[in-house]
Amino acid sequence: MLNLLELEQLVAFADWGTLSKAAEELHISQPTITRTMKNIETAFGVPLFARGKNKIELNETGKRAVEQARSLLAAAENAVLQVQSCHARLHTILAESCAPAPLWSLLPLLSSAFPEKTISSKLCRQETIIKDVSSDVCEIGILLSPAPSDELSCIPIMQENLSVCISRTDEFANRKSLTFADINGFNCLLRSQIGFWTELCRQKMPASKFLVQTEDFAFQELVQNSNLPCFTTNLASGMSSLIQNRNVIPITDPEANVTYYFICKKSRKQYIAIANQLADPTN
Amino acid sequence: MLNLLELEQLVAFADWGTLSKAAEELHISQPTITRTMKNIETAFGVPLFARGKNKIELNETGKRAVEQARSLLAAAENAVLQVQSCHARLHTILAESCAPAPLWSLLPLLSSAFPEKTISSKLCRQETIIKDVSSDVCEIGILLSPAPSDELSCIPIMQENLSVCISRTDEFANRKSLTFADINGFNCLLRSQIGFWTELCRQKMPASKFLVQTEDFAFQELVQNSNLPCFTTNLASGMSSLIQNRNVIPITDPEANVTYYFICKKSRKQYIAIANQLADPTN
DNA sequence: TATTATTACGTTAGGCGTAAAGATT
DNA sequence: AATCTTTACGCCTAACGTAATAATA
Repeated sequence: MLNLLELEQLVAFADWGTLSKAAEELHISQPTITRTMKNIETAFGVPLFARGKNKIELNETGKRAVEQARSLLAAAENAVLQVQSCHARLHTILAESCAPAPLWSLLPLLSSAFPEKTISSKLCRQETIIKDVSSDVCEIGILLSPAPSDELSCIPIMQENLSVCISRTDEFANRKSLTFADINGFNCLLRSQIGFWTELCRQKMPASKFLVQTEDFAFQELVQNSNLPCFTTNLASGMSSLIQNRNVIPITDPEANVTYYFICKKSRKQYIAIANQLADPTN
Repeated sequence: MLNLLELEQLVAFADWGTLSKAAEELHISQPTITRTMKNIETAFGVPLFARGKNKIELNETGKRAVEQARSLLAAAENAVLQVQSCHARLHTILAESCAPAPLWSLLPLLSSAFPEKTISSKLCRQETIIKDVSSDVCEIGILLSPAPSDELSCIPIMQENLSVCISRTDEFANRKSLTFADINGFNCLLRSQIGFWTELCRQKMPASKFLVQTEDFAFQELVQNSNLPCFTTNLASGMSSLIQNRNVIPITDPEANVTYYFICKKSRKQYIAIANQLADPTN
């Protein structure tokens, strides 16, 4: 019977041209590879080599055998990956969200409810999330609007309200509320990895430029050492210490005050329980 | 790395349900198969089994692994067949003919010209022959009319003229020639394996019935012990002793007097030389 | 008690590398 | 002389089977 380890040597011979070179590359001795070629020949049952006294090369059939060997090795490698990804899928819960805030409470809940599983999450566009939950690419999705499918459960879990943090010296500092239109044109600090908020700000404030900070440290430094407006929400924690010289002013646009919807396949009762905990944290 | 022999054991376990049964079927000991399952698990790098104290079964991932193993084993088997058929193709010359007579002289010529190769032949319909020569399924074809392709060489090699062998007591016994129409309605003896002739007779003599003999012995017995007409041609040998009480009368229909055309890929010069020998046997 | 998986252990076959030979450039 | 394949040979691993263990139905 064919042996993948031996086929690897055959392919190496085809790639390197001589048995010696192939043996060297594979860190095995020349006699070993000689023997292996014979084994392969008997495994295939037909001659694969044209042998001279001190040279050996592939004949036509041999070249065909090398092709087959290559595809067989590729198939084997792929098989391992398939099985490994199958295992991973069975032992991880993947949640895709359109914004980070819902994940802050969702992920700890999942971790304690399913301690044997790996919890992983990803920020995605809403269409992607619906597609992935429907096709079992991920188990849980967080959207901004109810899911339009009847094979999915959909539960409103929390609201997030955007505010702008404006320097006390600013002209708008004492307003009770603002709109995107009011602050359109102001250049603002922004974190990266905030999901749909990035896109929303760019849409609603087309005249503004955004200084997107990937590093958390850089963002914090800029908040403390500049007068550039930044944003916070009712769900954000750890901002209060940063904004002692700023006023927090709610943004009243409806798009800035969102409800998050938890979606998952209706069959996944375990996750629906989690969603209900999120919706009513007193439970 | 994966090992096909081990995967075979995995599949056997999946098929037979228990390690003991699988071991028995494979004629190996239980400890061996236990070890093999562990090897496979480490080769895939993920758990494949749910183990109880004295039971073991495939988990979800394991079932997936079995699927992969099956297709890998099938691929390996197929690879061997591919290579073997490649070898066969390189060491046999296949000639497809619409009638047996041209093969009687062609095959011996091929055998002596290519003693290292296996010569094999087949009777086929003309369309099949053209397709097969064009697609390298066979090397040589024998047709009744020139090949309509310009990548093929086409050489007229011989003619065959059909005659009917009629009992001396028959009403037509003294005719110098006959047509299919004349003998239409007579029930005739026919050999099998005579290529296009069978179909031609049925077309031209729709009112006749044909007693097709697969066995050579049966055909000869019937020729000698019946008055049923049979056929011969200028290329047939070994008929003369059989038909001492019959007259041989040529059939004049154009379809009964055919020219055979030798075809092969233009690139196959070796075979063209053979065709020329057939066309002019004095060479 | 019969069946099944696993562990322990001793034996052996086979696979590998070293060394040497044969052949070619 | 250098390079390459093949053969010969000895070592040693690792694979197998037997026997024993543990657990279950």
